[in-house]
Amino acid sequence: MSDIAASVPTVVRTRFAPSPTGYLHIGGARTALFNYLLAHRLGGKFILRIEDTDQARNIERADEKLIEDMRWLGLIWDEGPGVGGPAGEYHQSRRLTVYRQHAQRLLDSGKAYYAFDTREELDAMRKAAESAKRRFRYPRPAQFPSESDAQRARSEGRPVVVRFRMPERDFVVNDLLCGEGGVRIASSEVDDFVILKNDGWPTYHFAVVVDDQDMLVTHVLRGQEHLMNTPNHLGLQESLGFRTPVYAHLPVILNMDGSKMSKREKDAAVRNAAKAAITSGASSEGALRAATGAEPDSFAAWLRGDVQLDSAALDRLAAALEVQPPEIQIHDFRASGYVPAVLLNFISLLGWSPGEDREKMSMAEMCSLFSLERVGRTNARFDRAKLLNFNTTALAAMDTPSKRTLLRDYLVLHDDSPLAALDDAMLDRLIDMCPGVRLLRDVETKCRALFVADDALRLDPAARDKVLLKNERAGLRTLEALASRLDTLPEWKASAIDALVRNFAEEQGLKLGDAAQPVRVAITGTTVSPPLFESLELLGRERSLARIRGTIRSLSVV
RNA sequence: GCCCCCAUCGUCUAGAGGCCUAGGACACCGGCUUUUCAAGCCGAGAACACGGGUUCGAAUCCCGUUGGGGGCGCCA
Repeated sequence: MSDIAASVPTVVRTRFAPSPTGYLHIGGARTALFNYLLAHRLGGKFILRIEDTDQARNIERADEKLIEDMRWLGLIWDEGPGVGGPAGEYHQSRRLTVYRQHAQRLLDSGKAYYAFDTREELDAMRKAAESAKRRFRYPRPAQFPSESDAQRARSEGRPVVVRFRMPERDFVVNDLLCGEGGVRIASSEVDDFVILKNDGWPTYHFAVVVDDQDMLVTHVLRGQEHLMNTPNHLGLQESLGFRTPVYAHLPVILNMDGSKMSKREKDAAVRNAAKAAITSGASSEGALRAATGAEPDSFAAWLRGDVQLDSAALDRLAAALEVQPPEIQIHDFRASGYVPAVLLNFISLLGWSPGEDREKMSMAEMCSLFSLERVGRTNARFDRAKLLNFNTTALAAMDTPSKRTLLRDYLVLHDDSPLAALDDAMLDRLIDMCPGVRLLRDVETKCRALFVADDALRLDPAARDKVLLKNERAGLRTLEALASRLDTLPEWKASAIDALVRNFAEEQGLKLGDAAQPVRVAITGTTVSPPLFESLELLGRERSLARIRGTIRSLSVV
């Protein structure tokens, strides 16, 4: 046992212990946040530990995306990957010897034993239990196999695992959130679970107990899905002579429809869009497959719903289909243009309330206000509309340089945008032209037409019909009349253009919108843009008139 | 199926037996403002799941029912 494990924690120490399966999930972010807040509130330490003990699922450097999202949110850990700490290694995959030593200790003292069952045998036993309407419990042998039995099994090619001899008694989980005075779980509900897999790696239950001891974790805040596992951990702690940390099992975050929020959903949304595009003839399977870069067979399997696409391929496909799949992982929210502090504020309210009708908080405020007593116990639904409102008000209250920093971050993720190459002064100008935006993405979608080449401008057919061609081309005639006046305007400034268009409208007995919209469509191709006169000024007289004349020409040739 | 957790407006929540004619926020609806989209302003509607107790008094405590969620892996 290491030195650190022998000492007794004197300060609060929390940890977030995800398995690295890609970007950080929204539910995981909330768990991490609560652990972070508790540690900071109580002057303790927040630890990040990577639970990468599943070799089948682990890919090289799988924790990178997770860490990227954590950092982006500002959930900075005091100990863990990249910063180190007293425990040395914070990846479970690098702590194998520690787990094996403890397992051996249990084996030697008869508190754990070898088992040699195959998957098929276990499946058969579970099936039998199910048809007999019994809960399956592993049949503990009267006599535990010896070390040489294990050797023989191995040489015969049988699987060899180590099972924990679970103490035969009821367990009470003293949970701060669930139950009153603890959750009692009967002895009949637990059994001898595996602690060391056939591949020699520890299972989650085992590694988590060893690490929480070694890392001096005092408070475990985790998802409610872990509540029923806790007796396993209590049993292990008892048999290993470890401390038991304080537990608090957090309620779950669900979708608005009450279903579980998972990456599957994003996958399904894109699949539906892909199928619709193929059915309607808007695209072909081959073209979509090319967008993903997938092999024909695996793409077909994905279309059938047999497998999921990796997130990068999914994002590319969504972009090609021009759909916005629901954001599930933190990276998705980042790519949509949410503000990290807002995201944290919003998810903090999912299960926690500071009281006094308080909602909008900075990280520092949350840190000083947080307490477990005010964490709720009911599952929460993830209301994207409310998040969007939070983001909108936060952006409205932010100064231009702060927004620019966020817009830069957005553009780094969207480097194909025509805005990506602009300098700070220009970005600031655009930001100021777009008050009231809901997402950083809105700045980009509103302004991008001003930065594409004049001949690359796409005229939206719906906008063209509605604004220019409707009513016997009234809009187009207005545009023609305005074009010649704009041509002779002495000073190409927003205020001057404003006055010109207003005068024109009044003179013609038109509403301002009737004069402005045709110009907007002509210079941006759509009905949505930053304020028109400023847009014209920014574009400049020549390019503005070139676009207007180009639009007129393209519609006159009919 | 068995076990566990949970239950206030559509959603997130405030509510620790009388301050509750149940408060706030978002959404929704109506109106105003407006060169587009947003944003903004004003206003309205909207909840204690149900049934029994306990108590002078219950959203609040107890029991049951119903509903929702989770667990029952060599996944975490």
